[in-house]
Amino acid sequence: MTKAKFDREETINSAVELFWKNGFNGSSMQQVTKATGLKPGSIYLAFENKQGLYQEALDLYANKSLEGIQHQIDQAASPGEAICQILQEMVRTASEKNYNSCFLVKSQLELASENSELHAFANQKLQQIEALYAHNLTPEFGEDLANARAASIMFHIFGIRVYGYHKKSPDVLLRALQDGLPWLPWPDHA
Amino acid sequence: MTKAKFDREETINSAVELFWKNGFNGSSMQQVTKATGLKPGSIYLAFENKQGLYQEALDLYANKSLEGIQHQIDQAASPGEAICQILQEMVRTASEKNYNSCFLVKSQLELASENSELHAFANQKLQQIEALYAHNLTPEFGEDLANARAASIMFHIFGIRVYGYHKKSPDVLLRALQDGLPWLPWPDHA
DNA sequence: CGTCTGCTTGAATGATCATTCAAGAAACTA
DNA sequence: TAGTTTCTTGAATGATCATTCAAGCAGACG
Repeated sequence: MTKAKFDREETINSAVELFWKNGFNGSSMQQVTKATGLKPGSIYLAFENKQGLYQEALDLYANKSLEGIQHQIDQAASPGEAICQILQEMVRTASEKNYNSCFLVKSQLELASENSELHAFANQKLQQIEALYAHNLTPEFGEDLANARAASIMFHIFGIRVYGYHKKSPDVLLRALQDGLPWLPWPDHA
Repeated sequence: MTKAKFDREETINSAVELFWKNGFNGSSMQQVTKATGLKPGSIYLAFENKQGLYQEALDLYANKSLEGIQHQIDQAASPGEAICQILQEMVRTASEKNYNSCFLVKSQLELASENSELHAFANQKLQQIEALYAHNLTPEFGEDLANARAASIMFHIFGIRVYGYHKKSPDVLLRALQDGLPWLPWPDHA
C-alpha cells in the first residue's frame, strides 16, 4: 500500500483547519503530520516546506470563499440581496461558541512583519474578494461607486471578524452593518 | 553594579514593541532578553513566565491607549470632535510604511483558541476602551444610544485596523468612516 | 523478468524553544 | 563587621521545532 499518491485537497483541507485555528507560528509540522496522517517526507516532497503548505491552505480557503460568494450572488434576486445574506451569515457565525474569525484576516495580522510573502499572499486574496464584490456591483452602480462600495463592504466584514469575539448580541453587529451600509436591501425588522 | 532593580516600565515597553510586532508565538524569550538587556533569571523572577510578561505588556499598552483617548476628549471642544480626530489619526497611521495594526486586536486574533487567558485579557481591555467611549458619549446621547454608538465606533476601528494593510488611499477609509458614523462632527471636505 | 521512476516511510539532525537554578554581588539590618 | 535579604547572572536543561534523507515499496516500461 505505497505509491497511490495521497489526496492533495484533503490534505490541504486538514492543514486549513489546523492553521486557521492555531496560526502559522502556533502550528507545528508535527501537528500537521498528525492532522493529515502523512509522514514528514511526503509533506515536504509535495509542498516543499511549512510556508508552501500554508500558502496552499490560504489559496484553497480563499478560492472556496470566492466560489461561495459568487454562488450566493448567482442564486439571489440581486447582488445586494446576496451580500445582505452573506453578512447576516457572518454575524450568525460570529455568535457561535468556537468562533474563529477568518483565516485570511488572521494570517494577514499574524504575518505582517514576519513573513512578507505569506502576508502579501493573504492580502492579495482579500483584494480578490473585494474585486469580486466590486465586479458584481458595477452593473447597478457603475464602476467608481461599485469600487467604493466594495471597499466599504470589506471594511465592515473586517469589523465583524474582530468584533465577533466580543460575544455581544448579534443585534449590535447587525445594526452597525445596516447603519454603515444603508444602500443594501436589508430585510425589514431584521 | 547589581541590585538596583531594573526599570520595570521600560522593560515592559520593550516587550510591547517586540510582542506587538511579532506576536506571542512569533517572539522568543531569547529575543526578549536581547530587547530588554536583561538576563532570563531577572525576567522570570519579575514576571513569572512568558505569559506573565505578555499580559503586562497588553496591560501597559491598553492603559496608555485609554489615557490617550481620555486626554484627547478632555482637550477637544466635544467628545465627538475628539473621536473624529482619533479616527483620522488611525487612518493616517494605517498609511505609514511599517503599519502594525493594534496590539490588542492582533493578540485577540492570534490567541483566540490557544491561550484563553491572554485572549480574555485582551478582550476585556478592548471592552474597557468601548466603555470609555460610551461613558463620554452618554451626556450627549443618553446611555442606550451612547452604548450603541460606542459599539459602532469599535466596529469601525477594527475595520481600520485590518483594512489598513491594503494600502489603498486613505480616502477610502475616511469615506467608509464618514458613511458609517454620520452622527460624528466630521470636518467639511475632509 | 529486471530496471526505473515516483512515492512513502520514519528515525535522525541540529537549531531553537521556554524555563531553571546555583552562584555571586550589592544594599539593608543590627 | 557579620548576616540576611534581594536582585542579577548566564550556562545548562530537556522539550520541541522545521527539515532531511537513506531505505523500501509499488506500479510502469521494456
